[in-house]
Amino acid sequence: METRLPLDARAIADSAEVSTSEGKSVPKNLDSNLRFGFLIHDVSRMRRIVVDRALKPLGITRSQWWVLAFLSRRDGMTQTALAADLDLTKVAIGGLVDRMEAGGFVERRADERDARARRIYLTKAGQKLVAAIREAVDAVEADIMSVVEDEELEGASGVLLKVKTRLIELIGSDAEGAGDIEM
Amino acid sequence: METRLPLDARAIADSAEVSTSEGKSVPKNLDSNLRFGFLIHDVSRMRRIVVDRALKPLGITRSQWWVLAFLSRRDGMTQTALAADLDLTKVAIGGLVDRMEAGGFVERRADERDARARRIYLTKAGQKLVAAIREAVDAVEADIMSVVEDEELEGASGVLLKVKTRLIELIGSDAEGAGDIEM
DNA sequence: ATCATTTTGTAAACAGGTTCACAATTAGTG
DNA sequence: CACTAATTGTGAACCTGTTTACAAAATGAT
Repeated sequence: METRLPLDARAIADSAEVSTSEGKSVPKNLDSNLRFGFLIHDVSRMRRIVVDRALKPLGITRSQWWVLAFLSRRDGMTQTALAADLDLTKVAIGGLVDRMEAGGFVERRADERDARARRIYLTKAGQKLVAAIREAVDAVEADIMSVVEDEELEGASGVLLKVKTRLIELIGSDAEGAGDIEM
Repeated sequence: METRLPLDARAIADSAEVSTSEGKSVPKNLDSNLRFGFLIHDVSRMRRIVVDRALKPLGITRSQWWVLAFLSRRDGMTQTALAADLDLTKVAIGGLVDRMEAGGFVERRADERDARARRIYLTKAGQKLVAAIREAVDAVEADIMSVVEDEELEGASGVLLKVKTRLIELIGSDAEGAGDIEM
């Protein structure tokens, strides 16, 4: 029956030992670093799975939902603007919009002033979807987080923010432009 | 010049307000829930970017590195076993192994006893790669985590583990089998 | 032994990403 | 004005993953 049902967490947790199993002289907290890395990875992936499942009955994918969410705040964005906000390439947005247009959620209209640009608008169907999706996603979100107290949440968020800041430094470092990042 | 350079964090952080901007009666900590969700999402994605970049000069991708890592612990796994451990479908592993075989990192050999199975073995080249990759990845890992104290790391890990546990419940719940998950 | 079931891997068609290369259209500079 | 720059979107080729459907081989129960 192919019961894949993602996660046998054990398999992944085990693999944390992989990198340290031969007594190389690595920082002594590498182990927990890796555990933390796996946790991040797992939680992120599982969140995606759960949200995807909540979205499926609504006939839309997570990526498409993001586009809808941004358009619902600011209808008529250009594809380039969407790409920047969603942190995807223009090509990715192009394909995404292709499929969403085929699905009838959005439509492309030529910009009047700029003949290069094509602005993306929610259709009636798209507008109607947004509210429903938003509710479903919020509910899932709240459920997931119901197991942690607000205090611990703050603490963990602080740690994640530190890590994120370091990651931004790392990513921004050897990349010529470097003016792009802003918290 | 297309300075995409992933992350304008602001854009994503902003979008946290999207879901709550119309005064629906949602739990009052939904906001921080969403912030946390975004943080997880961002950190996970950025970690991927950074690790990918460390791996690129070594001529291998992150997914392929995972396969190598598992094989280095247990050479000659079947594709099905790899799929289970890596939490991917057999099909995904099939394609992955195709490309890695083409790249000369691994080779398929028929199982002697089971004519269906094809076991995957590291080639010499693959074996040689593993050590180098491991070092590179460990270094990046250590760098990323260098900004947090061990104590906070423990705290954050605890929170993530709670969340992960809840996610496993959610995923396992409406999925007939349900016997699959184990921490 | 046979026959149904499970297991192993593949193929095809799709969604979602990437990079690189490109045409068209602005926009800026002389 | 003319020419170069930058910007907007696409196309092609690729990697990674999914689901669905399937052939082949192994297992198990009768």
